[in-house]
Amino acid sequence: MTRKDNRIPPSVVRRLTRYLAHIQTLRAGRQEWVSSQDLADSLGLTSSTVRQDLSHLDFSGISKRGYELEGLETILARILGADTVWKVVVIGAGNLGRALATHQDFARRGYKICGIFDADAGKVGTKVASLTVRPMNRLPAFVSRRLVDIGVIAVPAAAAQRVADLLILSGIRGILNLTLTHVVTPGRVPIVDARIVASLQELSHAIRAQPPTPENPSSPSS
Amino acid sequence: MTRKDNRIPPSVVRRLTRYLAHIQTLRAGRQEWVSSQDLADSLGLTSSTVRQDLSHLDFSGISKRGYELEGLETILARILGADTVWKVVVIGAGNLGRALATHQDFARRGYKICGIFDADAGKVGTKVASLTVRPMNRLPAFVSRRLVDIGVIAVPAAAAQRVADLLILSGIRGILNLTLTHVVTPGRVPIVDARIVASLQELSHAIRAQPPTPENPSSPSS
DNA sequence: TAGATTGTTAATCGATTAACAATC
DNA sequence: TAGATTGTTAATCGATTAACAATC
Repeated sequence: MTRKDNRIPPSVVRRLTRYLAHIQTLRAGRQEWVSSQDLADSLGLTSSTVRQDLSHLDFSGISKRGYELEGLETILARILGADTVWKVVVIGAGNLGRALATHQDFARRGYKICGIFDADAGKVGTKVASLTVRPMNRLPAFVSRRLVDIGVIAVPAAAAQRVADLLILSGIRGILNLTLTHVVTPGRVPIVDARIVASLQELSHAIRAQPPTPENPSSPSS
Repeated sequence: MTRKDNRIPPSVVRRLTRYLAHIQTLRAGRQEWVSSQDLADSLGLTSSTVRQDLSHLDFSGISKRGYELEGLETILARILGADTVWKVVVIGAGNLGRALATHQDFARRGYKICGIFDADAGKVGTKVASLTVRPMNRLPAFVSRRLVDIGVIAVPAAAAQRVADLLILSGIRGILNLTLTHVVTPGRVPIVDARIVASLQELSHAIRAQPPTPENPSSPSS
């Protein structure tokens, strides 16, 4: 019996993305079934957590065999939106914005970058892969006419909130914020932060918190 | 009285990065003090959480005035390693790797990219900003001789574990993993995942989970 | 069949919030 | 002084883990 309960806790959703990635790797190796224990071992979790997580899905495992990978991938893909193509615009044609617009991984995973915008007149008109950088004042019409789903904010931190407001006004459905600033949105427009600098700071903290060893002095060599 | 307890829970560390970023913004605007309530409002938290978090620091606020920003920034910077320069190598000279190596934000925040490596002979020798792409077989000596602190993995997912193993063998102190694969490290080498595709999937899920409205159909237009 | 593995309930653990005395 | 705001304790909430009957 499976809970069809629609609301999945964020902590679980975050792990579902990891299950999906791992299952795709397993399937690429022609594996057809996996147990909660194997999944847990591969991802550094407990089998209890895995079974608890998967019980949120409308999908059952089978005693003694585990979970059938093809079915599990299908349902995870559906839940995480990996079963359709999402239209994405990138705001900011700096290094990060250009990298995202070019990075193959996104297109391959169903995130189709269909426009890139920048406030800098010097950048407008330049090419990024097959896209031409558009001016900011074209953003609202572009988003609403093409029914763009997701906006990625890759501008300097100081401009992040302004860009978010404009995206929301244009009818965007969700925002990925790559700046390290906190951005406020009305509840109906979800926002996820992917703050790489913050990740580096977490890492720096973890390095410092390591019990220092003779060959591992506790501050960076600079 | 402040707990000088050395171990700060990861959930708190993650918020500390946000406090630091916000405090830097406030200070840039010449503000000198902030209350837990104001901080909470700006970051979408409760004042209780803020006070609880800051109690892990060796730093006290003052009744009726709040927290003195200069002192708070200093101590947060120390805890998050933002008070020194960290030496970073980027593995993978694809779009993402090149963007990171070029992105000004990292250098500005104390993460100095001092080398970029790639397994592809066609990329070796090409320039990325002021750096020359080096071959993988030079990685171990480079890391150990220059006492590089952090390795950033920006290679295809299939190669991620192999690169991590090599970095660890070379004596790296921490790893930032940008692939969506899970990478295993021995406990002494901390690893942080900054999985951008996973963030997009979280976002896609959140968009779908939105209560659908007439003008907001529940699947992406494709 | 016997043994492995699920799904689920109950127990534990950790994180967040509420409340309030202390204090500037 | 009176009022605002801290630091901390206790209460609540949520997430993880343990345990085990059901079952293939």
